[in-house]
Amino acid sequence: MMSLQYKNKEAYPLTVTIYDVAREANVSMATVSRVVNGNQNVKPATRKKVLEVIERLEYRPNAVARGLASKKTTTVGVIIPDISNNIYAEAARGIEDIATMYRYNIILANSDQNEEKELTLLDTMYGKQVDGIVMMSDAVTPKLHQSMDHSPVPIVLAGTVDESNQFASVNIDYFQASYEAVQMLIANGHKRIAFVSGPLHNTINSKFKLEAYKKALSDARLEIDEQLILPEEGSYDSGIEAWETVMTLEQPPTAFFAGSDELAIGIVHGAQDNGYKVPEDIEVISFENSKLARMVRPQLTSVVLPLYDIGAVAMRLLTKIMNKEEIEDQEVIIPHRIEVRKSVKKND
Amino acid sequence: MMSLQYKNKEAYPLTVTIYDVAREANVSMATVSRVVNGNQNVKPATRKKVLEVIERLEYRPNAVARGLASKKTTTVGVIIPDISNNIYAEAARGIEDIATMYRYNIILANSDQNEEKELTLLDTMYGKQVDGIVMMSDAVTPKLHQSMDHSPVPIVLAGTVDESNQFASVNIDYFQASYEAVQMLIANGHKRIAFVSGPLHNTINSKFKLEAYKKALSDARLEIDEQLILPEEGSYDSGIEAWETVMTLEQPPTAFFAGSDELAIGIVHGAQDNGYKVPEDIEVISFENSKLARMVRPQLTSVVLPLYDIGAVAMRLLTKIMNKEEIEDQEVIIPHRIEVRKSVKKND
DNA sequence: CACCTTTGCGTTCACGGTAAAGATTTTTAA
DNA sequence: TTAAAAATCTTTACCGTGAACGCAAAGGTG
Repeated sequence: MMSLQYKNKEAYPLTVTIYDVAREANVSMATVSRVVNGNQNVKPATRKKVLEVIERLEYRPNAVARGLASKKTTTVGVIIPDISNNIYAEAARGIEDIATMYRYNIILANSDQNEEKELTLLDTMYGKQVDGIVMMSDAVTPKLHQSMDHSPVPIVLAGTVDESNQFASVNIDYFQASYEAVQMLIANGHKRIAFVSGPLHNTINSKFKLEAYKKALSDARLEIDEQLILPEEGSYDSGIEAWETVMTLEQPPTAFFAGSDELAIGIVHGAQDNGYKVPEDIEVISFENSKLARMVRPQLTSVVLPLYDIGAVAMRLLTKIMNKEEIEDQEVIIPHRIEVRKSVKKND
Repeated sequence: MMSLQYKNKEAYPLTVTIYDVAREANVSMATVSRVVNGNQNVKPATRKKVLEVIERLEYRPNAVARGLASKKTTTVGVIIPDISNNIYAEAARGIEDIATMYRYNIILANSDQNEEKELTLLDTMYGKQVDGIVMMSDAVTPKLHQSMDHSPVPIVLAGTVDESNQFASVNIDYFQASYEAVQMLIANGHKRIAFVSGPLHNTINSKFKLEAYKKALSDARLEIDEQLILPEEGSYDSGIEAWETVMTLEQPPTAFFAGSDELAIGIVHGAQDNGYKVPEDIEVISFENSKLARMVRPQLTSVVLPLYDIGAVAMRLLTKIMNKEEIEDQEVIIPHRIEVRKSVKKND
């Protein structure tokens, strides 16, 4: 059975166009266009008359026709790895909120951080004539770089580093933030600190978190043990696995720097399930601070990765570029901080 | 400074149209249109020639123009309460995956379950000429109902009940699922079972979960105590609050039926933080089964709410309706089950 | 071989707006 | 009063594509 809504085709209302409004209001369609677009060159009386007809006929401008004529769609493309992953969802919400604020809609697509999909999606977005694109990706590969270079519309990277520094982007200082996190662990006297990073094909993990981890250790004259560097996926289960892997070592670590909250929780549970206490026996610091961080015992001490803000600022930046406003700096660095909770011992 | 990408306006590539391709290939634009749209009435040699030119000129059909001419945008609108909420994100992913499979893109928007926003968003979607809409909402209010009734395009409700049974929808049997959950607690001997529902303005909470809770109790000849019914928000903190509220009662409950995983985790932590053991002292069953359910100790026993599937099936249903295929049943009920873990004692 | 189908391709117009240019009316001011 | 200026409105040329329609060439049929 067809949808009750549309049992009979007549149920689909025929669209009323700007011509219909014009005719009913005894003005030209240009005038209707003006009142619809808030152009001031319309006599108040005329505007009122038109507005009434619009109301009566339930006229709704056809955004597609408008887009064709004006070459603006008031739509931006958003390409993210995976919306079902909390961190991207958070960013997406930031993007959408600001987009809404500036009257844009977003076309959202998941890339699964698959280069091929990313390229296809960019092409799709270009074809759909979006006015701009916000992109989140693990790494700006050469092919990606090339496609973005040829983009007919502005692109802003969110939470994504472009090593060529050629595109607008919004990030935090991942290196510094990671350095501070590891330092916090070092300050608590740990000599064996594991780094459960998340995939190393992600530029942020490989070039910033990892490098910062190494630097913090060597600055403190601590040995860098490759066995303590675990490039797992970002999931909860890989956190548990990482724990298991590393605790079979002759000299297991006493502290962990985890690349994400899920990873950190996996580690915490791995420890607790095996009779270790956090933070008494094992200390863990995370890098994310999603709401999950408070939903474990002990609650996680974590570097704050302000995903919502990153998304929001990226979108704001995009509106400026689309609007051809002057941009002070196209590479925005948002301040970060560490939220201290219970998975690391107080040190004062 | 402007984006490096576009230092000079010439950097914006001028768009190549179907005419350009036609001219270069010495054919009419109709022929180009045919090869682009896979029409078979083109000689292979001609097709090849056109394809080459398309490649060389990097021609990309303008989806906006196409949309205007064909009255199809291959875009569907998705209205959900909040993408940063895991359950909606999960559903969104299901929707997007199937949409991609059928070559649709999605315009995603957050309504914050605010009726006004929902109405505005519907109007926006209509204006953008989406080919269909997937909607998730707390409740189909009269106004919403009316707007949807006048929709120029098909709408499918996902995880949302429409009491008028007038729209296509995809759900599970919330009543039955809830009944089973409460029964499980009753079977374990509990006489005082609290129901921490989530907001009651949500139809699913008020009409199904709550009713099922009451029915399960009365069927077991247990007293229904209004003090044990807690319409909190769905958040972790409200779970903790619910715990605190209810444990001050003279006869506190010994088991909880929680409307969501976050709520359940809040309750578990509330209990644990106060020296109670789960499930020894307190049993908790949740309704959601997100990945969170496994990320607590004890892991949550939970009714499985298959959000991804609900989204995917809703989108699939929508494609059928958009395609004017015959629909067996426009109100789809997906099977549910209860995932048994550790927050409820084994009973055999 | 006359005639009817297909196949392959070109012409033309509609889609529903925007915006520039031109026309008309109203206002301002000498 | 009246012409120039300003305000308001109409005309019209697109925007890039799909699709109906038309027509010629090729293939089939009896």
